[in-house]
Amino acid sequence: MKQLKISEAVVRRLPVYLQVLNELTMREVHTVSSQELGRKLNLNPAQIRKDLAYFGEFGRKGIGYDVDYLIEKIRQILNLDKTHYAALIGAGNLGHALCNYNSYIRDDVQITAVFDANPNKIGTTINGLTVQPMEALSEQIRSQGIRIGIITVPASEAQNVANELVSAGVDGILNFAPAILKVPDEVRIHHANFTTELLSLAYYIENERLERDE
Amino acid sequence: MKQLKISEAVVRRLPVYLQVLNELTMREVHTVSSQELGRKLNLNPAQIRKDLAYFGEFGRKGIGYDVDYLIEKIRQILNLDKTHYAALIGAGNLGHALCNYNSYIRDDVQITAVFDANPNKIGTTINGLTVQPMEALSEQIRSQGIRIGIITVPASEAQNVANELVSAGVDGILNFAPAILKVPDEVRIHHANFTTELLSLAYYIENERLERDE
DNA sequence: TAGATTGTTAATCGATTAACAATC
DNA sequence: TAGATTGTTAATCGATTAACAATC
Repeated sequence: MKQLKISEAVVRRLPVYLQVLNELTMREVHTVSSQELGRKLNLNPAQIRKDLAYFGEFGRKGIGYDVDYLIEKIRQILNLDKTHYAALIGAGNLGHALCNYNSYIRDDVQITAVFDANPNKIGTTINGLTVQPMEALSEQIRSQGIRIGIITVPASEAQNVANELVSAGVDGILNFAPAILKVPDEVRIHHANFTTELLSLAYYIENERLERDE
Repeated sequence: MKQLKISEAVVRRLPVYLQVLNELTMREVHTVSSQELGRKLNLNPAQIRKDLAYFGEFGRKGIGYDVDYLIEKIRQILNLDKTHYAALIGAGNLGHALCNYNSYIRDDVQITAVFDANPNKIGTTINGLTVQPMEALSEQIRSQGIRIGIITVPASEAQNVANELVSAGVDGILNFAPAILKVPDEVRIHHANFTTELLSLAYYIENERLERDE
């Protein structure tokens, strides 16, 4: 498998490919062309071929891609053929939603520990996991080999939680709080901030209407 | 205010600027330079200046930007100086989380109606809003002038819900379900799919470790 | 063989960054 | 005046798309 420097844009599209490919398997579709994928994803077929070709030759000329084989390959590229363990901090509604979703759907990323600062929540159960106090964070992360932290606390707490996760030694953080967090270079941080999506939607709703009215 | 065609990348950064600027006001910081903003956001100062300059001259040479004035201007650009009404479909944990967050924090985008297909949920209250049956969707959207739909149902239902929203006449959809939805060109759809972020995180965690070990 | 579709190179397009005159 | 910082043009960089030989 080739390993040049892969652009972020490519890496972010791979999970989306995976999503569509999984749908295809469920519908017992076994072969797909870049054109077909492009239609489903609103992407240029050449882009899809190029994205995949960074990692190897996965298709067959004249035929297309074998869906199951491609799923396997993309999962390998994303390192999803091993399980990643994650800790979730913040047992609110969003935390609940993620735990539920996670336990039913994903086996490649598993939330195995939940923490909260609120004494009333400690000891309660979410999806089979007992909510633990923040004091237990560091020890649990180390002993369970957890490498991902998921932050679902209010914005005001988020940086503190990130700091604790970093010193406990996680390699990646997925932050849902509406705040830009500072972490050392060697820790990867992704922001899943729906406010951004919601507010940019407001821009387009008005402005596209204007364009049409012209 | 100039109105060329603005790139998506720029529009997506504006809400992030807003976030940081709001933080600054709360800390009673009244002036900020592009350099300072760039440090906070991990962005090139030139890019920030260029982004803002698309819409007008908001800064003062030698001084920087007035925080409150810039907030006001960005809010105008994003059309946040009027309230946008939104309907949320899917009263699960994620729906709860969004309603709560929304009612406390945002007044520019207001969720004013909640729907669910599950009869057990209908009539229950989320944050002061009574959960309504799907049959009421179209009428409510029209009578309340709702233009945004927020989808928090399972992936299998998401396309159907999107179709109903479109025929009820919304202009924009924010989709949280892990599925690519098809909507007509004149409807704007944004995907807030954290699975993408989580899985691409798995890629970087392993691959950056490899890079460091080399 | 004819039709389809990949992998890949070259061309295009767009976005980011550097540089600097203008000016507070 | 000297220092700082904007707005903007030009240069660079990177990502997308078109085109096509290879081949199933």
